[in-house]
Amino acid sequence: MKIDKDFVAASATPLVLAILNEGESYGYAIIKRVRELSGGELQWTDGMLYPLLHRLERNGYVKSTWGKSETGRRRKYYRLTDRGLEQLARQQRQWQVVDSTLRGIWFTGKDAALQGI
Amino acid sequence: MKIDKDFVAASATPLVLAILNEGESYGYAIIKRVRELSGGELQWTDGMLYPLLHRLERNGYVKSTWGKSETGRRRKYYRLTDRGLEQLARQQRQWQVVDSTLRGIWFTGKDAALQGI
DNA sequence: AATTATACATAGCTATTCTATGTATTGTCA
DNA sequence: TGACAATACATAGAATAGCTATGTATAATT
Repeated sequence: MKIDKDFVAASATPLVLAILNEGESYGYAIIKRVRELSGGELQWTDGMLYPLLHRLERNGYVKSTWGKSETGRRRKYYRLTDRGLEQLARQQRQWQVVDSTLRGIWFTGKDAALQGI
Repeated sequence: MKIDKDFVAASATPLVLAILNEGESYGYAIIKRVRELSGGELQWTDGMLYPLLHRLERNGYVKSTWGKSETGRRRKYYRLTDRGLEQLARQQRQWQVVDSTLRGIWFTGKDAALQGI
């Protein structure tokens, strides 16, 4: 299923912050984790994630350090800051508001659009 | 609570389509309905809704006709098309995917960010 | 008479994303 | 050993599109 640009955009930051809340990680692994979490529905490109990570770091939500993989490949590890954790909580509350609003009307129409969710 | 731009953008179209699935409506009333549905959290401006309605009509999701209020004021009534109903169902499925993905990780971190949702 | 609420419209500024492209190393398979 | 796939990160800037700001008009209310 193709997921609309707007949905991808809205979920990108909360997803990355939540993934880093599990423990530090790095770009390539985050992409695979998103694919996994979404059951293959969300397939991010690296060219979209790296700028997002840079943005998050600029905003102080994450902090990066260079490291190495077991095999010696260079990696940039990201971890959540306190500010990042706060932002995650804020976004969860906001998502909740929007989700409730949508659910409040999706199943009340005289002819509900979607059956059997 | 301030709702992030991205969340507002992602929910705008599905919300309007769902509102029109309840029956035909018009700009001003849609804004009030959104405020109501969200418990006052989502406060759309008219300058943001009208262009959205025009876009939806351009895409064939809604159809408009000029009418009049009881008091004689001119109004543009919008109703959902078949294509619009399909789009609503599509967006509901997509939202479901994204929402499940987020919920799948939000409450699994070694230190869950948000308590007591 | 003045203000607020109702009702719709759009030019074009502004912000922002992500596509496209580039670099480099390691693993694998034929 | 050569080629390809996978791993790993970076960024310029094109493209676009959403929304702010602004304008118009009438009815209701104070």
